Amino acid sequence: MYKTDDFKNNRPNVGVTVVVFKYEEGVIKTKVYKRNEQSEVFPNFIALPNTFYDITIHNNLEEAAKHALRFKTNIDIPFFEQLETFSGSYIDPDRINTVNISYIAIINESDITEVTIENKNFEDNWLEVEYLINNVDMAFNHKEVLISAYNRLKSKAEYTPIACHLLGNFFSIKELKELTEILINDKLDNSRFRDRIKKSDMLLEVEGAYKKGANRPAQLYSLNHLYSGFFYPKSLTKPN
Amino acid sequence: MYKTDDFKNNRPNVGVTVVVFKYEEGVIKTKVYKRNEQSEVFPNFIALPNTFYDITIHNNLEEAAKHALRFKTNIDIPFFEQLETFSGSYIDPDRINTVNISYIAIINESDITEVTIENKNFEDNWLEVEYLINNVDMAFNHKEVLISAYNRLKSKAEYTPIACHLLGNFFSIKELKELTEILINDKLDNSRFRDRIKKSDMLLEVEGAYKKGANRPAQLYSLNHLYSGFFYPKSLTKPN
DNA sequence: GAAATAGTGTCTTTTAGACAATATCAC
DNA sequence: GTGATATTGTCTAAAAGACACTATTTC
Repeated sequence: MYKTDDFKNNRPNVGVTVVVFKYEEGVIKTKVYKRNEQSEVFPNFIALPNTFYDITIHNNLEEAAKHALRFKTNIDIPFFEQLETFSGSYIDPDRINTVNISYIAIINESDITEVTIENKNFEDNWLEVEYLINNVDMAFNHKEVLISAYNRLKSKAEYTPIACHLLGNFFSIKELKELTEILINDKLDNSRFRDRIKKSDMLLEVEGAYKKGANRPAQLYSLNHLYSGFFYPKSLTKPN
Repeated sequence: MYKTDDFKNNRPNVGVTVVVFKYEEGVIKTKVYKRNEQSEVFPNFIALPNTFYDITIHNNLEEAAKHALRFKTNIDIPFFEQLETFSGSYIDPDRINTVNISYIAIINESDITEVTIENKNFEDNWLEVEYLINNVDMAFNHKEVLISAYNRLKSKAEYTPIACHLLGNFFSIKELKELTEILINDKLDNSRFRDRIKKSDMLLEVEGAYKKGANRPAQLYSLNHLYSGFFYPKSLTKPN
């Protein structure tokens, strides 16, 4: 029966990386930090929240991923799922063959209460995703992970209610339509969009709640958490 | 700069598991083997093709996954993609916290030429997936991996041409329809099914090739490998 | 009332769905 | 011709798409 120190020269490093999205000021942002000047690899580089998977600390990868987020406990993360697993020597070229398991998470603004539980001097920041992808060098394979996560977000916006998670608990159909248009990079027809939403059970009308402005107030809705189907229900088989 | 033997007590075992599907005699089968009687864990259990990820042997996980298949080199695997990564002590309860990266592959019958390059005495077999899921205890978390892979196969059959890979290089629309019906567990309308296929560029007519029988011969088609879209092209945005 | 945005209605085109009709082979 | 299965056509209902129209608020 082998133990932890058998095969010690054969095991890769295992790490987790998390891409957390939020929606603010009309753009999609993600949380990054600047690596310490004294880091032995990628000093001063921008990096996604990450951690070494340490079996003396973590019971499983999800736990490690949430640990990497360093959010206060009990914070609500309305969307959290595994993304992709990367591997090879290219991830950490100066050290060791690495396996990187990535996660995608969504959080809405009001819920964010961060606590840095270690390494207090690093700078946490929420930066625009498009800006990071186009203009910033990132540590390890984090650019690759970010692109993969952003693509998944955009593609899920086509056929699931994922965008709702970026909008918080209550939102108008107009807000959902605008955000969806950003994600799918296309214009949507008002009437059609509303029809589809009404015919699915995706959203629940919040009785008496309105978003007010210098115009007719907009009915607010919340995501029906019982709704597990697609936003666009048609595929090969019949709807529902 | 740390080396392989630093953190030796902190790293999990990393392994890969592959679910390979083929279609034969009207049912979906997957390749399994029976573990050796002398194995220190799960002796005599049925297992999916798997291997320990050893950084002194493998450059990356895909390489390890293909190694686990033990197929002769240069064999054509028309579909191969990463599935899901599992982790925790439950995978290998008597040993060490384990990270398991799973893959899903499809192969068509004529291409299968196996060579057992090690452990010559184990029994390789192709068994029916439904039978394995419902009636067989499997080693490690392999039942969970198999179910996940089978669900992905069935769900991809709804909106991608994945089923074509199970049918070989040439097949009739009838054959594709029948297999798809098995995978989605629903009947399809003949006329509609043909319309959709014709309107997408999913299949290419193979000039002059027919499947003959005691009836009107069926035109044979092959998968258009340039076609990367969905089988059912509609979603939120316009077709194409 | 004017401005602004929310929400609905109407008409045309496209796709879905059910099922009937025709085509082409072996025998 | 008969049997069998491949392939196409027809008709109705539903959904998509484009865009005009009405509604409700603030000022």
